[in-house]
Amino acid sequence: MTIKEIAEMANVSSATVSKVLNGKDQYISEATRQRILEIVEREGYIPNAIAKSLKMKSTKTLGIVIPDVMNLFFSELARGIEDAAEKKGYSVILCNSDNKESKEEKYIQVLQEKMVDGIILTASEKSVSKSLKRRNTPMVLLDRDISIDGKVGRIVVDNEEGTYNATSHLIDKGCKNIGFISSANINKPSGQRLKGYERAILENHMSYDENKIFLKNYTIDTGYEGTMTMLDRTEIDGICCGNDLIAIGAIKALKEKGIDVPEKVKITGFDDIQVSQYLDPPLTTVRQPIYEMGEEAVKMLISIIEKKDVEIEKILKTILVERSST
Amino acid sequence: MTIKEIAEMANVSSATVSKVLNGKDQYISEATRQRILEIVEREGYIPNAIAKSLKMKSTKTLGIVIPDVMNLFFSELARGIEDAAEKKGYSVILCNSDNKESKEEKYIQVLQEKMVDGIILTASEKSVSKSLKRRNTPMVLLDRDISIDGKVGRIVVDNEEGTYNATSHLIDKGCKNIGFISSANINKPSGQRLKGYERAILENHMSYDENKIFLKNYTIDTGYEGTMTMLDRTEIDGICCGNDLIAIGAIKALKEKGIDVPEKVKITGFDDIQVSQYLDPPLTTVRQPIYEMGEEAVKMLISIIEKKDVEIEKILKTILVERSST
DNA sequence: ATGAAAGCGCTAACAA
DNA sequence: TTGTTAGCGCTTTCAT
Repeated sequence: MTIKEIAEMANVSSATVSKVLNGKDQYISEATRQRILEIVEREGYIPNAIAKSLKMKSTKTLGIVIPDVMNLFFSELARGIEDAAEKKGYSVILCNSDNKESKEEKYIQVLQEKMVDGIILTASEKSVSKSLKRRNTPMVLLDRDISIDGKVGRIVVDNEEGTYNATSHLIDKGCKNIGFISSANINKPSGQRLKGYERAILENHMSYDENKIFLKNYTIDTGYEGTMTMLDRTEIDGICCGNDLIAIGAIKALKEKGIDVPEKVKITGFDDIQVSQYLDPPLTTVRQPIYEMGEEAVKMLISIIEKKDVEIEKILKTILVERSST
Repeated sequence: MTIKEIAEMANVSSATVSKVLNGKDQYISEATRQRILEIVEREGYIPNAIAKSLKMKSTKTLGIVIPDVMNLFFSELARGIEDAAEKKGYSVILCNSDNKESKEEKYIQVLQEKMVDGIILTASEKSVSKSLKRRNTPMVLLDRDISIDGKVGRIVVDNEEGTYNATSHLIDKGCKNIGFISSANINKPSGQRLKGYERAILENHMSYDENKIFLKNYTIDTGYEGTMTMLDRTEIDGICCGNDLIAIGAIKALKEKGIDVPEKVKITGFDDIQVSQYLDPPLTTVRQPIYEMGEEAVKMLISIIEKKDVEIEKILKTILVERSST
């Protein structure tokens, strides 16, 4: 069923049908308008968006390239993106890259071939700039602290503010000796998390003590090891953890030592992974506004697509989720 | 950059370029072939898949309509689908319906407009048959026990076998008095889970005792309440739970009563939700082959698209994940 | 071994 | 108020 067949049934030209279908019907008589609409309804006509896209040079679809939808962070992101896109009349093509450059590049190329109007992605600088060279597809980069020359949007989260708030919260709750356990990664987010802790300590005139800092991996083991080490070396009544897994390890160590959480030592995490609310005790943690990141990415991307003037970088605030571990 | 421009640069016709780009170059001289390929490479030419789709009447893209990617079950499904689709050269458009018929219908319509080659979906019978009336898009239905007239594929999981295996496992582990706590839903999966338990009990010549069966909701509360009730009424040394949440409630009740799991009472769940491995004790549970469901759905869908003769229903086996609660 | 031309289904400028 | 027509970028048949 095509527009042409509808036109024949209604004894009009396909141009006329196209006009009423697209609301450009100021000059169409009400009679023909009704007649066409009825036939369209009766025949269950479905417009061919591919033909329309070819003509209009716009597919009303966006691509998203993320490492893995099975990762809770990215599934929430995907949902935020899809919801926002749908509201604006866009569909989204999903691509899982597993953080592999080869897959990123391949997917971006496919998306470009499919003429998506824009791409939201978490990818390496190399993949992005490479594909930008081929075709200047509007893009918004998520959760990656790299800057691409040219007009690629960026959405990032204020990691420093996150640990700053968590540490401040521990101080508010009466902690005097606060440790920090996190990853030794040298990348931006990890550095910012340490910085946020430092800033809170310093601003509150507390001692910044090397013995209270343990940096290794974003794992349960690191949390356990770090806590045990600190307990050996110094007095602590609060630990700001670089992520929730570390917090889980810390709680485990504390339990083994018979130290009550939060009575004796208070704990904060970072990320708010799904299990955090089921822990014993439920974990106070810093949550990234993931869903909102998705929404903002879509807003920014569509603005770029529509060539509106937009701020090309957006920094989102974290949210402190208070539960029973503090 | 279009095929026509490439053609001009190479001093050939666009037909020739098209041929070498699509490997239909048996009759193209090696010289021109090379020349064209070089120019394509040098100019970073990206084929326009939209134009190709219009001509070929195939978009090489699939649609998926699921309630919510943020739900772990569906994110794994989505991943399975996307991986399998990618391997076969298809992209996938993601749609979240929140189980609302209105959204399902709207999304299916959009997918049909975008001329997807097929749709994998978890949706109501009404939405499906309605959209099938408009256009006969190949579809595969997931995790829904409804049958549509016509050629809609179905992938389902053998729920009965799941609880049968779980209960048998409890028996193997020496349980003599096994309870069953589940949902009172009258839908297929719930009924099948009860049936699997019954069958295992009966086949092993154990008494089928109403006091050992508690049916209410798929919630932690039901698990707790059911366990407490059973404990009051009868002796039990094993509980087969209809899902993991119920198992969590059961373990909670047992702990409160000072009854050791798995020493005194062994527990099995169903679903293997993410927290299950972190529980104390880690939960033995029945896992649905979710990722595989996605893969199978894609295989079946593509077979339908290619008009191959295929079995239109596939029943997948569950997997018993043994951990420390049994 | 290569090219001309038609046509996929739609929109829009222009004509009537 | 409606229709004619060209063209979006591609593939493919048929001719050369």
